[in-house]
Amino acid sequence: MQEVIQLRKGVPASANQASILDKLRKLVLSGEYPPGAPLPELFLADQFEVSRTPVREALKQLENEGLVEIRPKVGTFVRIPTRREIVELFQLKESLEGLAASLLARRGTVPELDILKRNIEESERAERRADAATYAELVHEFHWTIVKGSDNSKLAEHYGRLMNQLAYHRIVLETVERPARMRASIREHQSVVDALMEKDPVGAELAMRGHVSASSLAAARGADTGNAAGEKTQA
Amino acid sequence: MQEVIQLRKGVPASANQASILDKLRKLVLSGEYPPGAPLPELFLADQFEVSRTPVREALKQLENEGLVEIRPKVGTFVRIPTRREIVELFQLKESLEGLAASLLARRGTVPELDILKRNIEESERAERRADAATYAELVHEFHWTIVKGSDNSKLAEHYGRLMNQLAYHRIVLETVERPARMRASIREHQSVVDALMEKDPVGAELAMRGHVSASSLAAARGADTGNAAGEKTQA
DNA sequence: CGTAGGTTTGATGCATGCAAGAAGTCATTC
DNA sequence: GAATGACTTCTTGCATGCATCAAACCTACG
Repeated sequence: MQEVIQLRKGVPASANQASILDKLRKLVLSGEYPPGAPLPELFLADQFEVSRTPVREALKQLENEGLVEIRPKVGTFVRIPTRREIVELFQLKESLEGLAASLLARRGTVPELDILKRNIEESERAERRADAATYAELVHEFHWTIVKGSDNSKLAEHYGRLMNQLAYHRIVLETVERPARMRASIREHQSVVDALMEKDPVGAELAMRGHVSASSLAAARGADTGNAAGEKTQA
Repeated sequence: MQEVIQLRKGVPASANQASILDKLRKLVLSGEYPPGAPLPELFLADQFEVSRTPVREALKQLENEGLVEIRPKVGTFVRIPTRREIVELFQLKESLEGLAASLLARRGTVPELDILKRNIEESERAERRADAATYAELVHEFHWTIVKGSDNSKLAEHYGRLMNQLAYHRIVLETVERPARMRASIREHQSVVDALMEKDPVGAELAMRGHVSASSLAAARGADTGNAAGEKTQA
């Protein structure tokens, strides 16, 4: 992963600008460039073997996504998220996922149901063998399946933006999710699926919101003990 | 309105790039450039008396906001929204405003309550003298007061993006809001405020969602009879 | 008359040069 | 020694030129 492909000079190393944006986003989200780190255009341009222009456009986009901060005439820096923002984002997450579950329930019998059921089964297996990595991946898929299944592209769009901003804290969150929350979390997933099977929009929304809320609280507790990701990386 | 200010050559007509973005956004939202209209960089650069670069960056941002569509190597066009998107956006609106009302109620006694009460009084006066323009403005303020009052900047951010996309349809929506909805809408606003006064998050959320939902349905009915804004402006 | 192919046009994508501004540095002065 | 001031440096902001590509057009041929 992250393999740098070297092409002969003269040929643009990246297929297009979208590619640069993706790479940059990954580098930020993965923590390669930690919060507070400077992102000089010229440096990045050299890295990607392009000129400043496409890098500049990518940075603008990342600023728009809330991942970096552009201080005019000074420079671009990886954004340092505050605790407050995390809380705000979780509140939004709860609302959006609740809506997604509700919409999915209203759609009635859908193929997503089988996917979700299988997801729970796999999650249980991952939990039994204490496979935290797989488990985290499954949780991720579970939530995205519901959001995508809501059949509301605008919702998915906003949700994606939100999750990108929360991704900063993945390290904190996933570790927190592990110990005691796993079993409870699976039960909550199950109750969401139950409501979906009954085609009960209100029940599905409530179950989903309860689940997200519980996860958020656990994450918040974790963020209080373990320091939030990259607090104060710059002077 | 829309007066083009001519400045002497050499002095940038716009203070900075943010200014260009705002102007462009206004031009698109106001319908100056209708859905489907092309937005060539060079043309706009001449309009604003700047080079293509800042225009280009503004267009990128507008694409990100969902207002324009950039077709690579072809051109930029004002986005043509679909009916489906409108429905999706209203679903999101309901959810976000419900969350906002809930959060505001949780804050307890807040100065926003007085603002909302005054807003309802003014709305009633506007309704009595059939002042649709003022009424529409008041409705707008009412909803934004609640969103801002929720004290969740991320929520406000997402809500703003959403409302920008819905603003295309302001013509349709506001005209629809007028006839029979006005009185009902005011009653619904009142019930939201009632729940807020009782510091009842659940009640406030339900009242808000009911209100948004009712408005949306009315708007959807209107959009079915009156054609959606700017359907098929291009070939 | 319709279609296929080449050409022209017009727009964007990117590279690069230059100017302007912000922050830190260093020397000077009180 | 501390504060003030100019200066140096690093960065972005914008303008512009060239290459590239998509689409329309026009021509030639079946």
